[in-house]
Amino acid sequence: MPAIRRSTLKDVAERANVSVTTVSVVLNGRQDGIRVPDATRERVRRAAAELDYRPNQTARNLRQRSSRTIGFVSDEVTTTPFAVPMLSAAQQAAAENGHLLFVVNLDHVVGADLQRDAIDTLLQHQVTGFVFACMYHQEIEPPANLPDSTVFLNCRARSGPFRSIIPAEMAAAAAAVRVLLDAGHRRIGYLDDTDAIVASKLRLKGYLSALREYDVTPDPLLRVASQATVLGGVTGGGALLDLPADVRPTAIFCFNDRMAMGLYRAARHRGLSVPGDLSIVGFDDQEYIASELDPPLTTMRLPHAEMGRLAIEAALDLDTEYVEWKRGRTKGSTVAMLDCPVVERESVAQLPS
Amino acid sequence: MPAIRRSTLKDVAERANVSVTTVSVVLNGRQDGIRVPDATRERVRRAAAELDYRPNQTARNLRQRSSRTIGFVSDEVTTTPFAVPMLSAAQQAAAENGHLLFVVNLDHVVGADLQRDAIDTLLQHQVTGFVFACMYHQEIEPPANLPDSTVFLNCRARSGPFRSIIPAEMAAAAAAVRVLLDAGHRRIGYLDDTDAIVASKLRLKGYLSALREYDVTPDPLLRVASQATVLGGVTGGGALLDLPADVRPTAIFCFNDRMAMGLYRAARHRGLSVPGDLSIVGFDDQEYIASELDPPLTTMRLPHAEMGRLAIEAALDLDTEYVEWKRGRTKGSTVAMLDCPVVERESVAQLPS
DNA sequence: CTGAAAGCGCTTACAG
DNA sequence: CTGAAAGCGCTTACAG
Repeated sequence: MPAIRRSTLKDVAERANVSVTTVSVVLNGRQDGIRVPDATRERVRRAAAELDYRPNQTARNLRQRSSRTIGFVSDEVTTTPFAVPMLSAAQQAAAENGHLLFVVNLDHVVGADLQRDAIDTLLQHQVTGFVFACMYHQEIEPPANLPDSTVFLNCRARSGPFRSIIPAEMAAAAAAVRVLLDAGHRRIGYLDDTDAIVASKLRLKGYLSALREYDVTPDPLLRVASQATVLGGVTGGGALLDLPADVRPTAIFCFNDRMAMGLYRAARHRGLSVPGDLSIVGFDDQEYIASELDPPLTTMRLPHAEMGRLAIEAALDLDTEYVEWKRGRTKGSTVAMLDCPVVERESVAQLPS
Repeated sequence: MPAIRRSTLKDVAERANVSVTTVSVVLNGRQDGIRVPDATRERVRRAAAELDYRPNQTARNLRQRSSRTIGFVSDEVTTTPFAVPMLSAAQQAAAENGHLLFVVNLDHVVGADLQRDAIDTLLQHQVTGFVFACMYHQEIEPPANLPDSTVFLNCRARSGPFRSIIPAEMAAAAAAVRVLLDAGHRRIGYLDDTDAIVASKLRLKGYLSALREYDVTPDPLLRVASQATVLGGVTGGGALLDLPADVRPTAIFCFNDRMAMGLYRAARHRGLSVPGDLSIVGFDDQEYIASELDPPLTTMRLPHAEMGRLAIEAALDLDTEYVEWKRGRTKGSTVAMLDCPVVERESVAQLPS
């Protein structure tokens, strides 16, 4: 930008006939002692307004050695719509606390050294903190030059003393299955994801624990894994529905909403109605899917916005005691697990007893 | 961050036994005259490496009066998944050109003065340029303090000499309808959006122009508008399908993929198969929807990533002559319209002649 | 109550 | 070939 010369503190000082010290003190509203009389204050204010003065943050940052800036580094953004609420809440929280967000996607950055460079750039820009966000819940190898104060968002670092914020997957899955149990279902299937990712392991655990809680013996027949896509839902769901009538599940918990979408399709092909013949609970509350299915899908909402906000607050060392921070697996690390609320819609029916 | 004292140029200079001038020249690789002999260069490099020296960008920015930073201001992000490719491509383009992106969402910011403040903050941080992004194609009243060099992304400013980058909606709609015409269809319906937004007006125009191009007289009966949602697609699509057999469309172009999703459902309820009994073309190529429908939906892809990249290149005043910039409606303004490619899938069938 | 001065960490004429 | 010095625009002890 051709940078039309903007007025500086000095300009204001000259116009108001005071020193730059005074201008700085007045404009920053410092109150150490009563100091500056109202008349002077007023004069300075007027001069600043007349000159349309705006402080130069760069100069201020250099002097104060802090930049009111946070690096939001994210990975695998491109493939998921979950990025939006996470980033948007993070940005809002930053703004509320007078900070700006540098957003860097590592999607196209291949190789550990390039990753380092990207983080280095942020470091050189004197960011006051880092949030490292993943777009789906996973464990990652933290880039070596990330400071210890970095907050991991929707992921955990395999090593280091970092703070992490993740969804309470296991509890959420248990809650999802409990919705089905409470509706009287006992033959409850689990449409699992074949990928051995954190979420699938944890959700399976939650499924099993809820069953045990209700004294239902998990039936391995009722557990089918396939790809976590609509097509995977069609095939995996189909397998579950093609079980002999006496063992076939009356309800199915799906690893995610996309698989649930496929399961709807599989049910329809077999003339089964949802929720009349089959109750379904999904996971993700995915925009444009869960609520738009016919009937609308009961599912678990991932707390992306809440996690995004908390990450910033943590990075800014604000008070985050409103959530519980547990000790993590690696030395010095700590973890906050956020609840996933049930979103009740119309895909679950009471089982006639 | 407790900012462990990082080493500075001066530290490196002392260790290498040269002046800071020399260190600066060597580390920045300036080549004005051969200057500095290799031995000195080497000494400086080593000292820098040993001290793990990183230049302080803030100091550099202050001195050079430029920040290698761009403000990416966006509105209405929260409700759309289209934000992701736009932002991610913009960030990548910025990185390739040595710039960082400040991302600010205006979603939660109400009132023109708060918007001004948000932009002011960016201005104070000495951003070298602005991109103002909207998440769906619209015309907006530009915030008053945005510099003239601002690039509008996926929207146009109602006034001012700005550059805008938008999708070529009309051409895209015409291309969509041509897919149907080329498959032999003549009774082609348009499932329109009731909202009077830019996209719906332009897509309607494109629909009409393609029909005329093939000497098909547009039939007002075949044009139904409803909400641009799945439900809107069910009802609006249903109305179209309930037309008497001799006038009922054999193909329908939908304002967006969500409506197309509803139309699939309406067709199914009436025992109509897609594309056997009804060909459908959507718009948006919306992730997790278009490709997951049964059968997968033929649709138009919005060039979000391409637009995001171009916006940054324009904001950086790089060469963007690879696209055509037309004169805009307001004085000094200019517009680039990017093509939307057809994504051919399986929802269109040849009409038996 | 107010100002002169130092200094944040760089870059860049300029002089030698 | 190399360095001393000025200066980017602020803030902040410190002195008066």
